[in-house]
Amino acid sequence: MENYLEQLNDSQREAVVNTEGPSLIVAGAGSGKTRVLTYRIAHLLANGVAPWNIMALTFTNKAAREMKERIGTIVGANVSQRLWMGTFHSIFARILRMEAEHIKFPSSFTIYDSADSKSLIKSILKEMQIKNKEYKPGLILSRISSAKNDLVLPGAYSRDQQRLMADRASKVPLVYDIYQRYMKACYKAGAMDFDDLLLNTNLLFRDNPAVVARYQDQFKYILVDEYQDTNRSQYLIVKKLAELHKNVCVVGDDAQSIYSFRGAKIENILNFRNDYPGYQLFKLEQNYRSTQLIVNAANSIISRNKGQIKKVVFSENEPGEKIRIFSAVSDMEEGFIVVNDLILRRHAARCAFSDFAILYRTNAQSRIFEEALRKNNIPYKIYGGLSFYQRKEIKDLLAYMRMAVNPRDGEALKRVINFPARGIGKTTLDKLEAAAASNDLTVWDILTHPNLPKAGFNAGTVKKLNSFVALVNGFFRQRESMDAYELTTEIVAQSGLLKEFHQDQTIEGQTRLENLDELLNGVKEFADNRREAGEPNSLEFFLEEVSLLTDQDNESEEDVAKVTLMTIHSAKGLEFPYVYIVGVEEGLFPSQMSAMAETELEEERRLFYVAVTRAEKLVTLSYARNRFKYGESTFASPSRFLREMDTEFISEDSQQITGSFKSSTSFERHEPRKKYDFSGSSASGFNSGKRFSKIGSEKSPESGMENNAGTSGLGSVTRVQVGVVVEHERFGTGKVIGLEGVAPNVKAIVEFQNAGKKQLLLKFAKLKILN
DNA sequence: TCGGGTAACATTTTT
DNA sequence: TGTTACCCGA
Repeated sequence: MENYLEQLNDSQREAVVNTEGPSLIVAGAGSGKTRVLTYRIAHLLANGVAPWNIMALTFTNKAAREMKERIGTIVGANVSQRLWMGTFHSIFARILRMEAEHIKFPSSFTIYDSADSKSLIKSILKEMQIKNKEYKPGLILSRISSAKNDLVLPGAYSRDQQRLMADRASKVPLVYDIYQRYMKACYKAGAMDFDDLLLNTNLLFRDNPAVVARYQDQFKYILVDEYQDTNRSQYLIVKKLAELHKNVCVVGDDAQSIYSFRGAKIENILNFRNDYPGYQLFKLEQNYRSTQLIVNAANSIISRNKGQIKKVVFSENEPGEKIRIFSAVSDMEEGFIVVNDLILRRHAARCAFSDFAILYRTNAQSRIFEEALRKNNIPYKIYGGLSFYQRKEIKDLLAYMRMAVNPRDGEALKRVINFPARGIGKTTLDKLEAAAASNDLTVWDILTHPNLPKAGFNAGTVKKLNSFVALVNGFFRQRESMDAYELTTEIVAQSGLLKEFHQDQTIEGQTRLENLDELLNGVKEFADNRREAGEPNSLEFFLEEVSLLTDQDNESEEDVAKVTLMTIHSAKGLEFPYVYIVGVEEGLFPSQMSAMAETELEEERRLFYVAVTRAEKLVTLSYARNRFKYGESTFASPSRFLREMDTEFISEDSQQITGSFKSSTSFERHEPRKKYDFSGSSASGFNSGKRFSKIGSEKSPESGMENNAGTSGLGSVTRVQVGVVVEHERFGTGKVIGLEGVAPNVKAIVEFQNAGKKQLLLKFAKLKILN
């Protein structure tokens, strides 16, 4: 075993070797937190603790996987594999499946993702005949989620004056009722949503002392990463499990708590000392990631927040370059300025595209930078947006797979009962749902009920329904005898999904087919790996794994040499030599929604802190004075965060700009343009400021031509571009000679050879690319 | 039952 | 502007 203790500084080592009793490790940004956590676990294992006596909870699968790998290299993979290490959700889903009988769920319960949850809420609204548009499924789900995370069950909710009042204030007084029905529907469907995994764990532990005693005994050491982002439900689980041995070690940074809108309670880390008196405190204050300047600037930013755990983060790296602030006239110009600077910097520093990240507050901002990068032929990757698992074809197949494991899964049923089309229309489904609701059953119960023919369906419909039932039952019967891949292959063929997408010769159809293939490959890989490892590899185990995965977990190999575009939220935990933080404007960052409340403003400030501390070498901030928002150009002023930063950290060129809005109150909108012109600046790497404003102010004549099929919902996989040869089922082969229209309705102008050079405006969906 | 047109809408989102 | 949800006509 390598001598890991030598790779640590004094405070890190202290945090690694003092394993007994409650510990709080406050880990500043870039202070080697993951290293400490992994070595602490390795240290426990080295000292004879069995891997199954250690529970290590993370927030992402990726974090868990990486940590497990690193531990594996120290103590051996056979040992690290037996650790209870994973996300809260996956670990407790596993426990819930083992203990399912105690909470009266099938152990093969389905996990609903938020789309399923919203869809279920929609049907409940329909059933309750609520037509009021104040009742938005997303809003209601977030209320329910917040209640669950606070362990407030429907009964308690209906007596909780605060919640009721808040609901009344938002004109959704019936949430308590919807919540009740939602819970019941999930229960009947044998399904849990993400919050249920934690809630039901709490209930399991609350109601089954013998069960909880077993786990308390088993988990002699509990470690929690990102503790500042735990919610109440998670906090209580940890507290309960640690009750016996009290060897709980939490790691976190209050300055990086950025998920309170999802129920995270920063108090959990702030109050740790009260929960576990006699705890040991370890502070990791040396930042190994960033330059001194970045660390100092970040400190000055966060120092404005109140009620923090005291710590002094410092860096002994090179002093580093000052932070630059770019000002642009428009959002489009911002894109060009940033991308041009990126190009210059890459050449000057002789580094890779992957050394750069462009971080923004909202996903909507990505577009501008995508376009600028594309125009310059710079490879980039975007995180967020439509994930693989949210694509229609993937959800369809997954729905069939879910039906094969748990046919009571109502949301899966709704998706597939008439896809591919088998003549079971809306009317029929409505009737089924009504029958289910009035008999307190699931739709599947109705379908399989012997009295189905009497329920008011004509013979033809009954026949169709029966053949659907037979189809699903066929899958269901094979769920245990076949492995996941065999059954999925069966499903794809028998359900007609393959045929459906195969027939679709359009570009979109082909993309879908490719995606299906990709999922199938994933299933195959899963089944093979599991078989080799001697672990169960039937479909339900695949679903268990996949339902808690996000696309962040499937980074592809091709993504290594690309500029990264992502929201600041998803950048947490990552690092890049050069970071651009864009759209640093009032109303955008800090967000409009949080500008009011001080606590929310503090969270935005923490977000800014997180953004700045992602950088190793250089931080560049930018803002635009005019930005397209919801279709119209709006004025924006530089963010207060720019003003809050001490000028000593800001590069001289930028200071003129910040200086002018510091002193002047009329910095709002009517300033002459040349003030923001970067001509003449040198340290920032600019020598052609004029060019930038020109590009930005020009209405790019070919901008309409840049549209591609990707913008219409399939991701940017396939592109219809000028010059591409296409085929239309009626008009034959032709060539794209132009593009017309704006985003949702971009059409290709196609010239058809065999139709006398006839030119037609056609939707992408009607075209097939030939090559 | 489908697809086209249009009205309504719009943070962040580890699971 | 971009997306989605839903309504209506074929």
